[in-house]
Amino acid sequence: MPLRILLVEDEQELAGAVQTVLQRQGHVVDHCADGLHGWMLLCGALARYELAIVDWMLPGLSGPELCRRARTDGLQLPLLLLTARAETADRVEGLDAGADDYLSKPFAMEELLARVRALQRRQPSYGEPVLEVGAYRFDSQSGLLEITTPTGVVAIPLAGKEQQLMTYFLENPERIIPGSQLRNQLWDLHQDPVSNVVAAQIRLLRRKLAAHGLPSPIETVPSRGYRFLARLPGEP
Amino acid sequence: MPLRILLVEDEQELAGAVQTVLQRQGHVVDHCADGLHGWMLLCGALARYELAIVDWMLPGLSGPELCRRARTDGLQLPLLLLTARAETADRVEGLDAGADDYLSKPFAMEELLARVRALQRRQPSYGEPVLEVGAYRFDSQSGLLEITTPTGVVAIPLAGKEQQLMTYFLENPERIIPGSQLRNQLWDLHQDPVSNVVAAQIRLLRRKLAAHGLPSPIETVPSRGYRFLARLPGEP
DNA sequence: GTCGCGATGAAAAACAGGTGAAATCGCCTG
DNA sequence: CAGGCGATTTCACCTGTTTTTCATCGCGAC
Repeated sequence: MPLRILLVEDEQELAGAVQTVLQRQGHVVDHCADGLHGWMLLCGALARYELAIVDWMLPGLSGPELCRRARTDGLQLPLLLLTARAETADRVEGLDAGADDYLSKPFAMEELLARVRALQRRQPSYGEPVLEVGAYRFDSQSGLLEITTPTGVVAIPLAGKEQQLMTYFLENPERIIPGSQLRNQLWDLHQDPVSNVVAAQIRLLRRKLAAHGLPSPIETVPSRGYRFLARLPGEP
Repeated sequence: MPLRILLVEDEQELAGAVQTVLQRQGHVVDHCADGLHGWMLLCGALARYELAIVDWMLPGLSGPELCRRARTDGLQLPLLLLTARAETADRVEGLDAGADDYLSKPFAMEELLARVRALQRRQPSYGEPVLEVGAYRFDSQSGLLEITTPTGVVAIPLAGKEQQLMTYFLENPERIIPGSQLRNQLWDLHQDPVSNVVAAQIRLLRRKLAAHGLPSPIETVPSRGYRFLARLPGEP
């Protein structure tokens, strides 16, 4: 449910408000004020953004131009254009450039959220709210993680970040995932580089499972990352 | 009784007056000045509008065109067209487009209200003024909430917003309803995003029930929303 | 041994939501 | 038109939970 979002908007005040509102919804939001910078973030491998919200008028690279380039580069993510002008011609230009929707300023924050939800719903990947791998089954709707053990099924409610983490693991089982990758995808950039948020959060997740008498499915591969093992020890 | 209304009208002065008058009647009214914007609001999942009042001449998308699109999208709500011209030809065009009624400008506010009431009455859902779920029974006519307890029936008069809130809960029992959804449906947009109106109103409702010695049927599901449980504890 | 990375527990900070009191609003009455 | 009243919203504060930070510890590699 929570998205990895890139916001490209040069009006500081608006940008801050939008970022705050989106984050409050649980999304992870990066912000930059420059079109070119935004384009590089989108293309770069730092994080896989799932939605970009782009202002029309930007220094460096205009919103529509950014959309066009993103499409040329083969990026699939939904693009939402913000425009101060309401002229039809402009809208067409924006949609031609590859934007999926636009919102004319000024707008109510609630409406922005509604558009984001709508775009999210439109995504083909959407509509798969239950992840199931091996003994683990996570329902993002209820936030409940169910683990099938030899003695029965245990259901554990997960907090926000725990949910995101578990989702990422369930989407990438058996794979060694570098800690830096988790951090880039699940936390926004521009934060203390020497923080050990990832380790701390991993620990909370492990501990929560342990509190229910379960072995940890998350294995640490020293200096390479973490690996999620979907099979309980002793199971096929 | 109160409706969720969308007003699409580009004349600022008129729009403000209409919005005020409707709100005074207890309706919750959103306003936008652009046809395309209005269409998206109608279709979007932000709020379930129960009536749209649409000007004929609009930037972005004309009134009749908006009606046509709304119908194409399968929207059922009553549509009221405002038109400056009174020619029969136009009226026909409007009704063809899917409008349910029209009103030619200038008009008296009283007439607008009468039309709104008429459209409301014409709705099939109308005429079901009593909601009953579990131990709770709410008569929207009298605004009385009756609760059947083991020791008898308690009747509590509810204020306006309390009625709307209770109605929404009774229409969606046992379901977790996000606070944002309550806010979008029961309050208009364009309000302070960090306001806690919903929490405050929930509290008033809970307190009013508590004042009569009743347990609260409204449960808070942390970070997910609220849930209305129709059964009193100890009842089947 | 000690270096570095990650684990750990406790403490701190941030946050969501609940609460009562007070301010505000619309409306009604004198 | 002022004053009052109930309904509604705002505000400041409080609480419990989640998330982050910090200081320290353990462990394998060199």
